[in-house]
Amino acid sequence: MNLQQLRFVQEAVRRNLNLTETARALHTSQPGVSKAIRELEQELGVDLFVRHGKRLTRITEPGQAMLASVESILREVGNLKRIGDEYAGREAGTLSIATTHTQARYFLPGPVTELRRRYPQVQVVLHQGVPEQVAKMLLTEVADIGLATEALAAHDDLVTLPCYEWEHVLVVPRAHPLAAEKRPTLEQLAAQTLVLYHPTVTGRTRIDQAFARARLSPRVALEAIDSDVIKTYVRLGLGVGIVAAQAMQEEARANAAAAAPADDDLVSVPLGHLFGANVTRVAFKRGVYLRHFVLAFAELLSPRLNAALLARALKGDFAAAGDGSGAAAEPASDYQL
Amino acid sequence: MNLQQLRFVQEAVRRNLNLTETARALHTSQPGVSKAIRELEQELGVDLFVRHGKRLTRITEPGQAMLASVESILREVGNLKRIGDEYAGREAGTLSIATTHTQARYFLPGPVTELRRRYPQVQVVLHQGVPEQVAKMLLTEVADIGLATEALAAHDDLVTLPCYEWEHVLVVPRAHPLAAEKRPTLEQLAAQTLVLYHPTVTGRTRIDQAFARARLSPRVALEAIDSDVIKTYVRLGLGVGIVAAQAMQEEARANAAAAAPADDDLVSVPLGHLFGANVTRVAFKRGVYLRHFVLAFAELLSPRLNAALLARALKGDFAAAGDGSGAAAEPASDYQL
DNA sequence: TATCCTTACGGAATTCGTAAGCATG
DNA sequence: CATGCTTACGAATTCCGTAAGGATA
Repeated sequence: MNLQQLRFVQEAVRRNLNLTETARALHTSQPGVSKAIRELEQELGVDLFVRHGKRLTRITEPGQAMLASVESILREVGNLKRIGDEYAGREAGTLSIATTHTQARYFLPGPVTELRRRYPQVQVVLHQGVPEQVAKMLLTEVADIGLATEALAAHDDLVTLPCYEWEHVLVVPRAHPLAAEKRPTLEQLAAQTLVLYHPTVTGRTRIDQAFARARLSPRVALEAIDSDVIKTYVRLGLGVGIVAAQAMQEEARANAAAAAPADDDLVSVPLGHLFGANVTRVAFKRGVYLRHFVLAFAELLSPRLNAALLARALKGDFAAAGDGSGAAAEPASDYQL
Repeated sequence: MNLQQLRFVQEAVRRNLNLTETARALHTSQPGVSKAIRELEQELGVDLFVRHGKRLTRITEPGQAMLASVESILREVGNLKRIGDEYAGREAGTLSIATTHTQARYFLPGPVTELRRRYPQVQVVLHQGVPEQVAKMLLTEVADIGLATEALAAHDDLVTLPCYEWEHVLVVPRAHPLAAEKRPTLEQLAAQTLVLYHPTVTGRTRIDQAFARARLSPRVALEAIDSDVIKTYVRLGLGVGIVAAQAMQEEARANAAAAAPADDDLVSVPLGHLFGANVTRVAFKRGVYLRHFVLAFAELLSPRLNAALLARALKGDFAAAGDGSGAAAEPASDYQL
């Protein structure tokens, strides 16, 4: 048995049992992968995969049982390397962050800048995706740390901690009638044409749920992954937008500073009373060794996060906090234990 | 990096950093071990061991940190093999039991016989030692399952469950004055010359504590590891003995059956009122895959142990039950959760 | 027929043992 | 000077690529 064989098995599972892709992903030859897996199966005395003719169709029961051990082994091998880097005094390193557009665009610039100031040698890589992709990037160890509002808490192999809360806001041109409204109602919104997030991101589910509960079906003109796109189409008059509050901070500052704002400037109206509060969470893969600059970065994300708290969470002190829905979480509950 | 290097590191630590012994233990050449470790250190970028000249003196801080990962990796590699054996349908296998003399001699014959009846292909290996050795055999994966009354609960990496309770009994020849006593006192015992267990085994600590609390210092004629030796010397008139009740079951049966017992036959008198109840525990190494015959054997050990309960305990559902003292445990507390 | 796994084979790299060297206590 | 780690070197093995073969959808 050797580690290479285990890597092949893990990657093959991740690539839906396609050995050709597996070989490509691991920069080696396909026959080599095939042979290695067969030899491993022979040594262990059981087939890991069911073969239909010459094609791998599914994983066997012992294969499934062994996969957990394989994942654990390779995770710890990764940890050995990380610990090596850590103690070798190599301040250099790579901080790989998986996150959604909203976080990358509006929330992370501050923390990332500060991290770069403190650790100039650390290269930061931002991986952007929808929350499910963020989770997957953590689980496959493509990313060291993840940040998203959904999906993270649902995975058992992720450790998540609340980072900050935010609410949705309505985005309209200053001249729009709703701009003056202090507390718009669902009915008022439903009367408009809306420009919303795509259902996979940034609390869109909360919005749908609120309308559904009120038995309203708003017209949706356009769905977008990111807030900038939404704002662009609102400016074009396609409809009124609903975005995360942090996406409007720049406009809020500009409006406050300007003496005579233009009528087509965008303004925002809080909608927390309609859609509730959202909690953005930071996540790590359970059992993965974190270099100190990863922890330092986590601390930069929220005044509520400190080294001791992170250590406890990573040790598993807080029971898996996933409530299934993944969306409605009370941040306080994670700490009080 | 390869698994062989990791095996060398693990074994070197277990052998007090003596690479010559390490090589011998792993059936390979000493220069090979030396080279492999150096290459691993080079690859990881840090030294695992501190060297004084050409001698390894201690483990470095990163070495210590990495050791946890190494242990985890090798444990899971072992699990892969065990899972392979399990699913390969090889009913054959080896059940390695680590235990103390008292368990091996008086308690285990029943369960072992029954296991052999159910799994004729399984070879049973009994490893005997004092409780600390039992714990070590489990931790080094020399044994699959351990059974002892002390020491097991103190180790964090062991999962332990209560198996049965027993009390100490006084052992005297039938003609001895104390043989007729229903509830001997500590004072009566202290007036005798005693033949006891060695301090490392079978609840001897409880006996010492009881005398100490009563400010009595009994004369001890002889200390022995096993009950048979104690009984032998009691027969010779060296003193009165104190052993585990189960060590006297054979004599109890014989005495009940015999019409006219001889005066030098040994009889026992319960001493639970003086030394309390002892709990013999079964233990496994945390995270090690257990073949089904190991679990079946565990179930044979006590009517209180069943598959579901074992599964929960091994999953970590019961918090580490170690109370530090390791001796006084209430079995019920392990279950009610 | 295109995709994809397996087998066959040969050169390159790695592994592992023996022999010799040298530092420590 | 006995123990014990390291270096050196060579043979055996393993690894891993390319090329060819055969099964499936």
